[in-house]
Amino acid sequence: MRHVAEHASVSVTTVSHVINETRPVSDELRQRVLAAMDELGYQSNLLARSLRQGKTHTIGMIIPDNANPFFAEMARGVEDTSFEQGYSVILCNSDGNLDKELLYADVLAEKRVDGILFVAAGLSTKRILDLQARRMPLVVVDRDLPGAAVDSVLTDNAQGGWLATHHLVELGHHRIGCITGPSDITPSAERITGYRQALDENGIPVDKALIVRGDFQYDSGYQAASQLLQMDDPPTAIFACNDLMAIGVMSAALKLGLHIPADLSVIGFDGVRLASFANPPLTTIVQLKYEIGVIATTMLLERMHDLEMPARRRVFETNLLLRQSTAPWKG
Amino acid sequence: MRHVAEHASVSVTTVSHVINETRPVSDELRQRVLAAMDELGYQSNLLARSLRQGKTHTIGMIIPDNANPFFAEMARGVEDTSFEQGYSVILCNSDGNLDKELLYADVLAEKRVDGILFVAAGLSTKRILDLQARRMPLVVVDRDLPGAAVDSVLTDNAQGGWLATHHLVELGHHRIGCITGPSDITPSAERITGYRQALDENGIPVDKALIVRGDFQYDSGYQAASQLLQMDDPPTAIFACNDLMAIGVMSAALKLGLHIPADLSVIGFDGVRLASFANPPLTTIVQLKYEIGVIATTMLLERMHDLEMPARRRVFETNLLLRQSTAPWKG
DNA sequence: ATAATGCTCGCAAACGATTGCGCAATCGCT
DNA sequence: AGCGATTGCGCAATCGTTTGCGAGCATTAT
Repeated sequence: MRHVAEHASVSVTTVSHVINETRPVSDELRQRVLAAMDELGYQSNLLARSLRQGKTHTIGMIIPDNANPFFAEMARGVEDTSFEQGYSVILCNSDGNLDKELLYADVLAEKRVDGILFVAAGLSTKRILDLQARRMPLVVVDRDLPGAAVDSVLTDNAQGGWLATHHLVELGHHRIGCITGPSDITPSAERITGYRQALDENGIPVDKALIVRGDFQYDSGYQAASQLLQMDDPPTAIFACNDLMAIGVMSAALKLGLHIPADLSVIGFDGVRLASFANPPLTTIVQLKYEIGVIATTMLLERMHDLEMPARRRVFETNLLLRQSTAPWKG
Repeated sequence: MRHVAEHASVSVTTVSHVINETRPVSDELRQRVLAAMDELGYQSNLLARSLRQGKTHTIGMIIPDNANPFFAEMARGVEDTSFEQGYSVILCNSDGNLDKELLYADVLAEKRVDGILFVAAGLSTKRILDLQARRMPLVVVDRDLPGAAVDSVLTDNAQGGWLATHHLVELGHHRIGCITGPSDITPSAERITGYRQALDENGIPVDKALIVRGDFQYDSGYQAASQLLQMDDPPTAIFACNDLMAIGVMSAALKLGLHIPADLSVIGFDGVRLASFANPPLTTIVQLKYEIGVIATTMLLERMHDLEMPARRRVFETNLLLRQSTAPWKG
């Protein structure tokens, strides 16, 4: 910038003002400056600007795993809306590891990002308060932090669990298996709540033997289904708490010679693309992943403009996406 | 930092030196400084440091779409190794849009990232040279830029195409269909080259009617396969240039009442997880996506240390991953 | 003719770190 | 005791911007 100034025989002040259009500059000088700028191939140094203005136009996104299609799509929503609003996003994969989350959060804070998006983070309420004390704008996605006044966007997992189960009940199923995630993670627990509630409403007793724990991975769905289907009185339908496990269920059923949906109805959760390629295409409960990313980012940007605003909470309803893995029960 | 200095009654110089351990400091002062630091909850300002040192410890990654599982996995490799080496990565989705790529590249340069990773970018050689002229460390992934002396890491697509085709030939297939990507994208073209070569080597004439263009999406695989399978003399095996299209092929075959692999062998390309969940699990040519990300990042870091080094080029061989969608031809 | 107003621009102090240079005290040696 | 080497620290410049303040000049109003 100094070079540009000299080359155009003006002060750096003037150069700055023509760049930012932050105060009127006579046409002549403006021309000289612009000419000098592209003659020298000038590139502004956003570091310096950020240092001065206290704004980096960058946000941090801490996410368990960007290669997981569920988070990948959310991330895409985040990146797209950040881009539109002139922000860059720093990608951080935490693998659900608390230490890594904290480390990332510290680095991001030191890099002076304008805000942080925590996706499905395992962080403690205390740590959140810490960051808030440092006046860092925050939004947490897909995790409910009771007791922390922090912006959050979540999906109504209980409603989703209810929806899935209700659908199966309506089809005439009475023995409905359920494959959960690691129980301490809230989304999974809430989905089970919805499952139980739907059964209750229809006067169907919940049989604990029909609820088995998975870990959200394909294999665990396969294992759990194998176990369920070889019971004396096996379920006629299975609700898997995510699509990947649901696909595992389908494989297990296939292996046992069962036809889907004739012999077994299967429903998943999330609505990842993968599910539509299953055979038969998987009926599932869809979450608006991309939109969640968009909304979360929007909330974060708003929070950055006004730190004092009361915390907001946005919860998304889920929808039933009817495909071909569920059918009426012939019994 | 000034506050810390005052609070410990030392100079900022000393504070800086205890933080960075960049010159000996007496134990007493060190203690005072450390105490002051955590008493005040000091956080260093990496912006200022970067400005001074000309290093941001941040790299930019420009990628077509982080929600595409193929790129997502590469991105994960990039992020992991960056993290290990103490770098952050700024995520940029270009959608293959040249303007977006250029815009991102400019922003990254202005934010003074220490290097840029271009993944499957459509950028011109000229533009690359531009950036190099500004002494920006660069690595391009998955695109061959003839004539530019730039570090690159690619996969041997011709070898992969050959491998796929050769496998089918060995199984006794003579009429082998091929579904390509948009032809202007180099990876696709090279895979066809491998396909032709394998046929040539085995004295099988290439029938142009058996080569149909897709766009790397599921639907185009479905369409193309429908077309191929309804020919008078349909292929007995199909090589799809990526897994998504291969899965489309399988759906089309299913719809026509064909059994895979008994009536039709199908092979894909990429080796995305999705492929293993297909029914039957898809035989495919796997690219080491994660490793590509790792290597590319490593090369970039090395390039950052030595800008003058001659450009390097790393090409990965592909491997045949045998699953259950291909079988010997009974004819 | 003078004062008031408005334009256009530059000076210099920030922002928060790093770092070359120099000063004072101590140490070791003869 | 004298003198060089060593050690431990601070001063102030620097990185590349933004921005409050004021200077100079022309225009207009009184």
